[in-house]
Amino acid sequence: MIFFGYKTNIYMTATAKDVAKLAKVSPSTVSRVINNDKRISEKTKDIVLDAIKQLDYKVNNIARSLKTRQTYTIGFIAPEISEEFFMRVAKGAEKVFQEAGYSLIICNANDSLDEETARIKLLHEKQIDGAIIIPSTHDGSAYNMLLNDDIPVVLADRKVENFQADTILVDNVNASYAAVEHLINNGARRIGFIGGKRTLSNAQERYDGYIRALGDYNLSIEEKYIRFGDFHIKSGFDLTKKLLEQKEPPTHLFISNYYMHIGAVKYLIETEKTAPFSISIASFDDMQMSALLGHASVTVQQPVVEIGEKAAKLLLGRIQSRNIREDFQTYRLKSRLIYYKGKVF
Amino acid sequence: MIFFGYKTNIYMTATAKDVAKLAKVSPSTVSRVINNDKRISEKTKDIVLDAIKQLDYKVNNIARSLKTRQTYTIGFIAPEISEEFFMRVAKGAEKVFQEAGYSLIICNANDSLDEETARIKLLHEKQIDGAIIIPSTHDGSAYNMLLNDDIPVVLADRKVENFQADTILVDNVNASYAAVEHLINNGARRIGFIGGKRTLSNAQERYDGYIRALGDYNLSIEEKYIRFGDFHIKSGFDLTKKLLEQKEPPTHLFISNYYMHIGAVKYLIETEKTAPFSISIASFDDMQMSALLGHASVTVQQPVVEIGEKAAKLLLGRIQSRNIREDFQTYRLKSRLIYYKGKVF
DNA sequence: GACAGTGTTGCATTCGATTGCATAAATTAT
DNA sequence: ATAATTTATGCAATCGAATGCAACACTGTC
Repeated sequence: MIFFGYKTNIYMTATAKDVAKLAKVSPSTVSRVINNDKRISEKTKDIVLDAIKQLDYKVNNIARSLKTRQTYTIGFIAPEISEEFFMRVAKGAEKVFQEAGYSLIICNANDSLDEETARIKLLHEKQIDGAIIIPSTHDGSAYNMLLNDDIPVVLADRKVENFQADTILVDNVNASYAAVEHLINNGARRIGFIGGKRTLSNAQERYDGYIRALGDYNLSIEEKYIRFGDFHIKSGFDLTKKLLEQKEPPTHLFISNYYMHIGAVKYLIETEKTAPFSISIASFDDMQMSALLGHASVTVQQPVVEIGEKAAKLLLGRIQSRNIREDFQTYRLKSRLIYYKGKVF
Repeated sequence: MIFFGYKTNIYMTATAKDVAKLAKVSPSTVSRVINNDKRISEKTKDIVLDAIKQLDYKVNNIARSLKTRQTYTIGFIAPEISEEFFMRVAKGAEKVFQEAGYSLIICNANDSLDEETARIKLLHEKQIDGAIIIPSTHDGSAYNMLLNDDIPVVLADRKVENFQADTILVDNVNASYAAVEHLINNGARRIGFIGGKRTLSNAQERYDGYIRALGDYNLSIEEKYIRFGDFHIKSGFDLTKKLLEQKEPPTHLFISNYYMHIGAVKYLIETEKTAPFSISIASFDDMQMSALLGHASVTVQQPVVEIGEKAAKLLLGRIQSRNIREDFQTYRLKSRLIYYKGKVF
C-alpha cells in the first residue's frame, strides 16, 4: 500500500526520509527524535512521533549498525546446544542481555576446536558486540581473533590457555571434595573416579578435589580406581565397566558429570549388577532427570543459570565501559550438594 | 598498524576502497571480484585477490546487507531452549543452514505467547531472511508480521491457527496408536492417558491416537483415566498421582511426552508405589535418558533431527525461489517404536 | 581504415541512518 | 532596539558495498 505517496522506496517500508517529509522536517531531526536527543523542541518531537506512528516507521537496524558500528548482538558458543546444562547457562545470559536490548546468536561448537573456530569467524563477520564462550577445548587461541578487533569475550564454566579474559567458574575443587567426603563419611573406602578429559579445566579441578579428599582422609590413591573419559554417556558406560570388572572393584563411584553418570547407570542396569555390594554414586550436575538416576547418593548442584547471568553482566560491563583488555577477573560461584535418599535400585 | 597508508578508515580495517587503491582499480572491480562476477579478466582478478590477501580484507556484511537486503540470518524460536528435544531440532536445522552459508539466531519463547511475539519482533527488526518456529501455543497470528514483510516461515512439530505455512510434523496419531496397541497386546485393559494441552496440535493428535486404539480394540473410554497437563515434569507427577490414587486405578499409562514421563516416574519412586500390579508406561520421545526411565515398556522415537533438517530445507527453498506464499505443504515424518525390556523396577 | 561486436572497467548513485558543523530562530542581556 | 547567547534545526558528508549505465579497449570483418 502506497501511503499518500509518502513511502518512496520500492519496498514500501517507511524510512526516516519519509517520516521527515510527512512531518515537514529534515531526516536529521527524525534521527534525533528516535535517539532521544534532548535538544529538540517538544513541539517538533510530537509532530515527528505522530508521523512515525502514521507511517508505522521502524528504524533500519542494518543501516544504523553500519553507521554506529554497534549491532547489539552477542555471540554465545557452547560445546553442544542439545545439552541441558549449557543451554541453561544460555538462558541465564539471554535474560540479562534481553533486558539490555541485546540479542544472542547461539552457536554449536560440536565439542570440536575446528567448529568452534569456525563459529568464532562467523560471529566476527556478523560483527557481534561481544561473546560468551563455553570453551570446547583447553585452547583459547582462536578467541584472540575477537579481542584483537576490540570485541570483548567472557568465558564460562572452563578456563583456557593462550587467552586472557574474564572467566566465570564454579568451585569445582571444593565441590568434588565435599561429594567425595560424603561418600567417605558413609563408609566408603574404595572410591572409583570417572573424570573428563584432563585438559579441560573443570575436569582437572574435579579430579583435584577427589585426590585431596582421599588424601585428607588417609585413603590410598589407587591408579586402578581412576579413569578419564570425555563427559559423554558412552565413556561413562565404558569406564564403569572397566572399573567394576576388575578384581577388588570400587564400591563407590565419584563421577564428574551428568552424562557419564547416565552412562554408568546404563551399565549397571544392563548388566543387572547386583554385586556383592551395592554401588553408590556421587556425581556432578543436578539436571531435571538427576533425581531419577539410579545409585545416586549425592550430587553437586551448580548454579547454572547464575553462571550465564554473571557472564552476561560482566560482558555488558566490558562493552559499555569500553575497557576491553584490563583487569580480567575470575569468579568462582559456589555449588552445593544435593542428597538423594541413597536409594539403590 | 597502518599498512603503507592504504587503510584509510580510523578502524584500521581494510575496505574495498583500500583494496582498490592498492590494486589500482576501482571499488566496483573489487566488488565484482569478491562476488565472482564472470566478466572480469583473469589478470585483474589475480591482482585484486592479491591485494585482498595483503590487506587481509574482509567484506563488511552489514554494508552488504544494507545494499542487498539479505542478512543470511535465520531465526529459530523454540518454546524452551533448555529442552533437549527442541535443541536437537535446532541442530538439524543449523547443519543445513550452515552449509548454505546462513546462520541461526536461536530464541527462547519460554512457553509464552507474549515472549514468542517479542522474539518475532526482534527477529523482524534484525531483518532475518526466514524463520523456523516451534510454536509455543496454538495461536500463530503473530507470525503474520514476518510473512507480511515477505519473510518466509516454516513451522516445526506443531501446527497453529491463524497462520498458513509449510509445516513439518510427525505422525502423532499413528505413533500413539501403535504405542497404546503395544500395551493392549501385552494384556493392558485399564490404560490411563496423560496428555499435553489439547490446544497444541501434537498433544491433541496423541490423544486421538489413544482414543482410536481403545476403540479399535473395543476397550471402553473412561473419563476417569484421562488427564491433560502441560508437557512438564510437575504435571506428569500430579496427574499420575491423581490417576493412581483413585479406586480401580489404571494398570498402564500412556504418557504424551518425555518430561511428563519423568514426572510420573518421580511420583512412582517417591511413593515407592508397589501396588497390587506393576505400572507399565508407554511414552513419547526417545531422549538420552529415556532408556533409564523406570516403568518404560515402549516409547515413540521421533525423527527429531530430521524435523529440523526438513524444515531448514523447505525454508531455504522458499527463500531461494522467492515463492513465499503459495503451495504450503504439511509433511508428516514417520516415528518408530522403541521397545524397552519391559523392565519394572 | 572504418565499423561492428565483444569483453572489461570505472563513474556515480544508492541502500538508510548518524552527526559535525553551520545557520536560523528565539531568548536574554545590555 | 541591538548585541550576545542559547536553542533548535538543516545541510552535507559518511559508513562500506553493490550495480546500471557509459565508456573504453581490443579483435575481427569487409
